[in-house]
Amino acid sequence: MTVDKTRQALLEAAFGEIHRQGFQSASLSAILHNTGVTKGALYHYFKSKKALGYAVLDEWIHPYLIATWIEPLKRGERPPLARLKQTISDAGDNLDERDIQLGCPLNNLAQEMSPIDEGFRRRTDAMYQIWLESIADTLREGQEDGSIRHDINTEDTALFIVATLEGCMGIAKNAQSREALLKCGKGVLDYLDSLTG
Amino acid sequence: MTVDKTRQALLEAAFGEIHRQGFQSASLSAILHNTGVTKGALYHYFKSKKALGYAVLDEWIHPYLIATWIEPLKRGERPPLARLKQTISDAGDNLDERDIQLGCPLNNLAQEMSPIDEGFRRRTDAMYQIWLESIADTLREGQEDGSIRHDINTEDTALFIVATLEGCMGIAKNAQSREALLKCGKGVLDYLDSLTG
DNA sequence: GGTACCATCCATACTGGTTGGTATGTGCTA
DNA sequence: TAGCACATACCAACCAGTATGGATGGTACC
Repeated sequence: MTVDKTRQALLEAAFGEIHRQGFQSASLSAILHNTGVTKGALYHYFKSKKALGYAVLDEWIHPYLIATWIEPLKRGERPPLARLKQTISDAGDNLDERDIQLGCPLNNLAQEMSPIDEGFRRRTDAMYQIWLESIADTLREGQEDGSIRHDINTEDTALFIVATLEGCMGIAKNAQSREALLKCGKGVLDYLDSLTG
Repeated sequence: MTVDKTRQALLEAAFGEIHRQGFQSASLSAILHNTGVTKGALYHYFKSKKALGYAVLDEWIHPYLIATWIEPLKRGERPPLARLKQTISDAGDNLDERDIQLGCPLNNLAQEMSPIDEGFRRRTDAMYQIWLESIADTLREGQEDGSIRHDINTEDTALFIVATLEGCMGIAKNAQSREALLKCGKGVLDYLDSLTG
């Protein structure tokens, strides 16, 4: 089979279960129950629960990161800061209530697993690096065309921006409130405006 | 006994175990092993694992929040923004490598449990409210004495500040790097400077 | 062209270990 | 002698993981 439907179904269900419960508390039985797949099939495609978790990061969350945060930031006709702000707004708009309640899947896994398992940490760290570079590149582009201040360090600023974005997601998740997300996101956008020069 | 040594030992060990593994994956057996206390004693003081988790929040993390973030911000001789910046710096300095690796205990529990259990969410949310009010009060004090811009909403700004602080902790935790914490913290301090007016 | 063979894709049943929780007993103290 | 502060032993449920077997579809060979 070219599409591996069973494997994809497992990945999707595993993503959902991990998103809800976290990796450690994610139950394989629940994943099997939700997919109708049996344990034999699961262990045919993944050699362990950890391997399934890695695959969720590599094959589900990573593409999502690329699609919603990296691709929209690539050089285009619009000015870099506008692209960055637009990307943030769009990402917020595309979250449904469930996403707000459950938080950022990447951040969830990073926070839960990075102190415990190096395989998870390597993967989440690599994804954050990609994200950071993408934002730093955008900021540098703005410096080159004169639309962004030159007295900021693009990499450090990118780090701060990602931290604030994840922080906003966390605040909104705890408050279980889109309003909190919007208020906090407004803070990020205002901060970005302060980078013009 | 006036101090309830056993109970305190359980709280401390439970805090450590939860800090390392998260609440759901925290093992009562591990807590018992680390304290030398038996299961009978544990269930004499706490009616369930969840009750133990609540007690850790109420009696261990809450006092820590008050001591490191609320008390130092109270009105004093120094200007409000300086107090805020100093409190942040001090909090960062007082973290050891282990704290950086394991992250903010309040944020960890909030992120893990708020979508799953309303008792946890109520507690973490209440603590964030206290934290937010404390920072908002400080900002308002700065507005009153003219040292902070009047065109900012103190509550929204406080929300943004807390989000960035937790975001920085998260970034540092995932990177397992104090350097990342410092870089990110520098971003927060620079942002605070932009509030002067 | 038939067939023997073999890898892929699963299904079922089971295991040892761990989990949170409980029932019951015991010593000590007020 | 009543009750607080434990200790021990036990429980059912659940966990990730495994062993084994069967169906199916393609391929090599006579």
